[in-house]
Amino acid sequence: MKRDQASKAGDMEHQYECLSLGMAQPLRRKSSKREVILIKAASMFKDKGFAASSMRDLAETVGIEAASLYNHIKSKSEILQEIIFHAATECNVHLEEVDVEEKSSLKKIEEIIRFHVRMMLNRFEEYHVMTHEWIHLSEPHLTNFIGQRRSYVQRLEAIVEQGIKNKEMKPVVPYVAVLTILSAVRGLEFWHRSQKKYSPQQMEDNMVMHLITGLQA
Amino acid sequence: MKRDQASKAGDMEHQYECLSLGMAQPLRRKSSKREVILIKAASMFKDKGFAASSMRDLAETVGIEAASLYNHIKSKSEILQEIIFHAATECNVHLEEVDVEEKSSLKKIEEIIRFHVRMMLNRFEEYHVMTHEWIHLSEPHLTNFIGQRRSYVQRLEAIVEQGIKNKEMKPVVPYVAVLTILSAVRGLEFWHRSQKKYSPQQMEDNMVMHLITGLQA
DNA sequence: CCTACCGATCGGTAGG
DNA sequence: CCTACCGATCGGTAGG
Repeated sequence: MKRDQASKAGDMEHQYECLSLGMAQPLRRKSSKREVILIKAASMFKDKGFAASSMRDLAETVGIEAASLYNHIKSKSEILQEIIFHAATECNVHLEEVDVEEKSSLKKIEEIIRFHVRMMLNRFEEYHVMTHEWIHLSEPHLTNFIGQRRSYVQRLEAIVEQGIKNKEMKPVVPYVAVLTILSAVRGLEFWHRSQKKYSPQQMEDNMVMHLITGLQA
Repeated sequence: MKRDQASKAGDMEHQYECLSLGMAQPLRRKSSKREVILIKAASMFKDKGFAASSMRDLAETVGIEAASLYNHIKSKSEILQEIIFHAATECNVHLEEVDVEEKSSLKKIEEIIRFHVRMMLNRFEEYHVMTHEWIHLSEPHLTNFIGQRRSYVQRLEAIVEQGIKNKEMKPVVPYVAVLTILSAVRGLEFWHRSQKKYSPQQMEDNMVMHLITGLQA
């Protein structure tokens, strides 16, 4: 089962890497073992951290021997890269969409908050790995990730700045507002670990309200 | 050059470490090697995570052999416990103080936010280890920590609930508000890693404003 | 996809 | 506080 055609960058490859959710994932032709490995790895990295997760444990949850993992992935490090940059790309794609919309800055920020809350609620494993385990990325990738993150933050800052200029938002330091928003969302990990007394919708709406009205002029 | 007198815990020992290390550490009576180990460990655990930090690396930054660490600490695990429960205790002590004050709920929450922001700014290493590495606590301690954290959150929820009852705060779900606040503060880790364009005071005031006005009735 | 196995490194102990 | 060293486990490879 060769996967070399992945280098043919021309195709659509709509299916190209949909490790997306650890959910049901119904119709899937070539939902390769590779995807299963990535999904199980994301879950394991979230639970125990990257460094404390062993390839042997991962192999066991996948149902093969450790050595066999290397037929699907190049290294432990590559698994981390795949998970993190997959999630990061989704964030960037979403921001691209929001950025070109004809909406108020406040509305844009609200949509971005809702996006992150939903990532945290529905794609917990990958998102958690991205936000907590990026430090274990190996070197060209670490620098790359930090750069992507910084530029993402700067683009959000620009939206906030615009909002201030338009008098939609109070005159905060945009950098602080963006950090506050992006980090607040991470608190939902405790909702995940709890008995879930509140619905995802309640969590989302309350968090959005708290963060948005704190910003409103 | 024998250093056995380190066990004579009575003396002043102002000179105790100044020659070999460039470290300043001024007035400190019995600032035992143990403390040095804990401080260096906190910094290392923050940088690389608990699991990826080796006792050999830690020993090197302390300036002794790995085996010698065990004259001061029982195990790697014990180091983590010390760091985390030390920070956790400070949070609990602070909450105790705030809780008995005769202030509005909103003011209490503000003080709690300021406390956490300052912990994040001034005691970054320990606080970061507590918030990010608690998952690596070994077993009676892990359950203990989770229990302490839950009860801490519940006490903050009670303050918010009181604030809603008093019409100081808008009717949010207290649980969500508390998660939002406690997590937002963690975003300051990126300020630490940045070039610090903004002062600690700016960070604190802006974050407090964002989170408090988002809560205000 | 497996068996067999490598060198490196881990946390920790013995004994002085 | 050190030297010497233990058993366990790690990520990964060879070869089929």
